[in-house]
Amino acid sequence: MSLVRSSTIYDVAEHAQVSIATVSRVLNSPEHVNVRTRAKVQAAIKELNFVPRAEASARARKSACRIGVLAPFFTYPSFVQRLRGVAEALSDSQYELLIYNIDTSARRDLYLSHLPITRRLDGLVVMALPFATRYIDQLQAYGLATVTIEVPDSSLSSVIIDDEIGGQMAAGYFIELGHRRCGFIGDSEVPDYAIHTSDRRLAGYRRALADAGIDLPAQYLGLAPHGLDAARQLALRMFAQPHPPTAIFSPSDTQAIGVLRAARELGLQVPQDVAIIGFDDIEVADFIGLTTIRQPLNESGRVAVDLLLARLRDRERPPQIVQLPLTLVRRETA
Amino acid sequence: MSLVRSSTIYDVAEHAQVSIATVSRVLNSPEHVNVRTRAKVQAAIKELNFVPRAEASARARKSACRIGVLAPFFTYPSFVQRLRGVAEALSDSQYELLIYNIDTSARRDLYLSHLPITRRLDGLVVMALPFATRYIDQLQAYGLATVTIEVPDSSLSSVIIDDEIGGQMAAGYFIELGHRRCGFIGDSEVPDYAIHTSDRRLAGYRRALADAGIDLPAQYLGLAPHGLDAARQLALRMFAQPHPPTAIFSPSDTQAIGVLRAARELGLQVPQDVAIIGFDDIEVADFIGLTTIRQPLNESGRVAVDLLLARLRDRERPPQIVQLPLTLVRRETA
DNA sequence: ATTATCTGTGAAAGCACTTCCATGAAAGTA
DNA sequence: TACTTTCATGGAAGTGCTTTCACAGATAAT
Repeated sequence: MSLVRSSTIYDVAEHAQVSIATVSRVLNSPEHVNVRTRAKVQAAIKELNFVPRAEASARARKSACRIGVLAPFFTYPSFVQRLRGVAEALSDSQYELLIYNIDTSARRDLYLSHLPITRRLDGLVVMALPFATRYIDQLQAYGLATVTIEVPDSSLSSVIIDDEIGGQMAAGYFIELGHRRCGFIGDSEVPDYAIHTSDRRLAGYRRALADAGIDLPAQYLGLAPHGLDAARQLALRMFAQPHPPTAIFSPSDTQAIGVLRAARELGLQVPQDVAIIGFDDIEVADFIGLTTIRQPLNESGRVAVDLLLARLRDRERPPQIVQLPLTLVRRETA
Repeated sequence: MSLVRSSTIYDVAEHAQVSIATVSRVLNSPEHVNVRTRAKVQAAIKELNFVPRAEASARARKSACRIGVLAPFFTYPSFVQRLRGVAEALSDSQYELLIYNIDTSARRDLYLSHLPITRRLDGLVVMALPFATRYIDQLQAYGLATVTIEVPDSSLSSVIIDDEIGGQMAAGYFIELGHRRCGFIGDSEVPDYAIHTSDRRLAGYRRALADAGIDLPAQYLGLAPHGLDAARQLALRMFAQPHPPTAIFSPSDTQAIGVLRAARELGLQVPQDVAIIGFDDIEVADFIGLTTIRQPLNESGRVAVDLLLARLRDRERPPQIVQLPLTLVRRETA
């Protein structure tokens, strides 16, 4: 089968006996074209099966019609969920969706330094990646509209949650259930390209416990590299103590599931022997009945896109910080 | 902060006292440029912080430097896993990754009919979406290199698995474990934009059972719309029978998890009272210890990209069908 | 010394649109 | 009738790069 040369605006113009300017107008502002001319042009478009190259349009009107998303998608499952919100919010717009996956800080910096200059994007969503001020300056200097998720900055729009309050909610619920021996299993170190939410969630948790006169002793505090199995190992050791905690909060569902597995392996009844609360409410949490602090992941993506599109429509719009609510989702583990 | 006009190849050329052609050559084929000229140009590039607009390069060399992926990402979790393979395979190439999420057949057809014509892509990966022959013809007519996953077609390269064998493997394992009352809980109807793997997996399952002299009676066969909860409901009813099955195979992990929940709700011991096998081995399966027929999701994405890039390097390359192996992953549910 | 070959470079075409500006025709107003 | 305004349309610039072609100068072969 031979290759077909797709028709251009020139072909349509010739076929309809008008100039390319008129064809362009029929496409972009049909009300400015005489009804009869318009009909003629539309017939030609249909006959030649003409679809304007988005590339060329974008170039001529100096917009790329593209939104990029920068995130460590495959390191933490929650980012895929946010991406879903982004995709939904974008699905009825003209914008295409580009994925820039981050797996090292070098790659993050490469993208951040090149994307604004190469002008391939109209807007950028950066998820949970802390980055140097000079990149923020550069983004602004080159006029690349940017919204961050989880990383507030006064000169950029952001979608955030209050991690400390999340920790407080977990503590509050444990206290309400009558627990006095409350533990925490979280992150010791975070990849250098990601942010440290675990610490903030721990801080809120610890403070709310303290306010209720409950201490969080060192033997109830387990920190390990992020991941299900590391959390499981920590939990196994923590449960082996003479007076193990009766409740454990983890700053991610992944880790909470690790704790849950440890409990099951030791024959502990959940939530009778030990209550477990996670954080995020990723899809799996519902599958396995995990009680968790839900953050609206889907919605964070959607809101980020809304902020971005609003900014794109009005470049003068001031940056805006949107804080999304957390909710305790009670399922079977606490 | 005022907007910065990023420097172009013209600025560099002027700064280095050469023509833009020479700057372009320094960028693309430095060995064809005199050493001293090259040094001069490279100094200018550095000084002006010049980064070529990928857009313009792509246009001039008539390639978009972009790979698109078409899939119902958020309908089935397995597609995100495949996407991961795609992203990994692409991460060291020059290509950018575009996501086209499908949620209706109308959208699928819109993308399929426009993408080849608008020339925004060099290559396309289509995941598990059946589509009309005329779209295949069009893809080829307009020269958009395409690889499909799960949808073999003699004129396109594809990555596939053998669904029937997957069903046979599940049956074989149940037989080996001594089960005689084997059930199946799968899909009654599939979104009109997706393919019907459930039926093929059932066919293989049924045949392997038959070969062992085991019947699959109607009361052991449950079909419902795809989803965890629909599967759970079916399972609840199936377990309520006088002689319920002692083993259930589901053609997706999501459904198997629904079955598992039903079993737990009824106080059935898994795998003692009932054994459960899923299909796919999505991430959750490991979390909850689900025994499943694993298909290499990650790898399917990677192989698809490899096929695509090979095709892009050599347009004459004949289509190729790669079949990926299935493996039984024994965990705790069977 | 003369011709052939090679090397390095610049000029210019091509890409496929949008949009500003100019122009002519038609309609409206004094 | 003469002038102004509105409408419809075409011409042409602008976009930032790659690549082909041609040419000048240097080197090698005869």
